[in-house]
Amino acid sequence: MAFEDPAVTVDVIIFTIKDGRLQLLCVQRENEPFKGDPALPGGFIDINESLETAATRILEEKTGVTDVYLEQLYTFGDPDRDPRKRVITVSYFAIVNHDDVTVSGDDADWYPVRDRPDLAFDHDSIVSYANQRLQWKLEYTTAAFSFLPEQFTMSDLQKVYETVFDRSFDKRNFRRKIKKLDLVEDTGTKTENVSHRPATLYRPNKDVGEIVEIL
Amino acid sequence: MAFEDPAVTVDVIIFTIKDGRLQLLCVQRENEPFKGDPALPGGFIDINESLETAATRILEEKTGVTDVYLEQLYTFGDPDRDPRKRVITVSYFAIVNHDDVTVSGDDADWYPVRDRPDLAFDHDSIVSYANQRLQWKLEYTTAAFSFLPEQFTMSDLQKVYETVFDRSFDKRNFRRKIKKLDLVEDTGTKTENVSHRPATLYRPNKDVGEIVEIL
DNA sequence: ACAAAAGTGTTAAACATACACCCATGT
DNA sequence: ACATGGGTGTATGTTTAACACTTTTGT
Repeated sequence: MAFEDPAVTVDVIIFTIKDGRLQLLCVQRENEPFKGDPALPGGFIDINESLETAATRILEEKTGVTDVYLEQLYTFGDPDRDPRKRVITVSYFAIVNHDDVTVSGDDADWYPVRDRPDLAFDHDSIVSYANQRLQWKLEYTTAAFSFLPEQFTMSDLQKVYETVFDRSFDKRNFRRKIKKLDLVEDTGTKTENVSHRPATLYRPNKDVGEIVEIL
Repeated sequence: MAFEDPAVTVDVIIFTIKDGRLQLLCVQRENEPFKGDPALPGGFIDINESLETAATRILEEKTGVTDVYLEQLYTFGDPDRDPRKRVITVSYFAIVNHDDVTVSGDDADWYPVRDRPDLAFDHDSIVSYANQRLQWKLEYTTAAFSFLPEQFTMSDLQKVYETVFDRSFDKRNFRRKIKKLDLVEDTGTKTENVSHRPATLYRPNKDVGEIVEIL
């Protein structure tokens, strides 16, 4: 029995919707193993920072944003998940609005979640797990707003659901549900300069709790 | 920035129903800090074992059982959660049938979840979190069977829900729901030597998936 | 005969689903 | 005038929630 300490890292799955697709942020690995492959952004935790602080730090380093949806996902710790040494990784997942983000140059880029290339280490299975959790979150909480700017149309919101679940929803039933649950409030403004009927802009209703069964 | 490795432990929240109450297994701390206080069973991970293997090992050490419901709960890593040094703990929660367990002597004992004494370290908040997750699991999966023996009556099953949620359910509606979802099958046997009408014994229906919306 | 838990149906309200047309704007 | 997406209502089936009495056994 060797009770030697393993290394501990934090990896962050950063989801956004870009070009109408669910995408995630990866960095290109600079060294072996998996040199050149895309990998989840991550890093070792500082001995004095909390796990969530580490996740926030990594998120900010790659995207410049801090005040976004972020939650712990799962801790992966198979002895051989890193071929070099024992590394336990505490994963977090984040949802960002693509317009708020400036991807910091160092080989970070967006990859579509469905149809992504192979990722380094066990990051593929981490992403699969994160994607399941993301779907669950949209079903049962108001997390969908995190993909959107402060004001959005009903169609914008519906598109978030359609993108994440990769299926369509009935417009009338969708709107009825959102209004019934009182998830949004009318901002009193409408979209402008659109070559069709202007749409009402909504904002999230702050009085609604985090947990609400939506679908 | 010090990238020194923290210690990593696994703690296990072991739930059972005993004397009609939801209880959890704690061990008494033998050393400072928190000497004498009840604490979650746990231990350092061996450098070669997976996190789940470590959790299974700890579970077996304390209860003698291995083949039970066990899932990762959350990873707690605040820098000051252990006053001595940086310790990150990956928590797991387990559900056991009290009759299958022999609590191994070394100061391990059952404590009621509602109405428990103060626990060592941040274990109180870990237990609160585990209790929320337990309720969620019973609502949305078939985890309730894990509290019960292989055969049980509808009333036994209903009592599990009533104990965990600390409220009562309507007997007719409860039975209709369970039967509708096809969660159980009739074993063809009935309770014996009960001083009232014998009850049908059921077993879990193996064809039912893990995820089912129950309540 | 009594005590104790098992077992069973109906009704009303809420919710989910499927479905098609008119509206307001820019070009 | 046309193209584009915005916006709305109804009917049907399903699910939930509330509610009380009879049955079977042991003592």
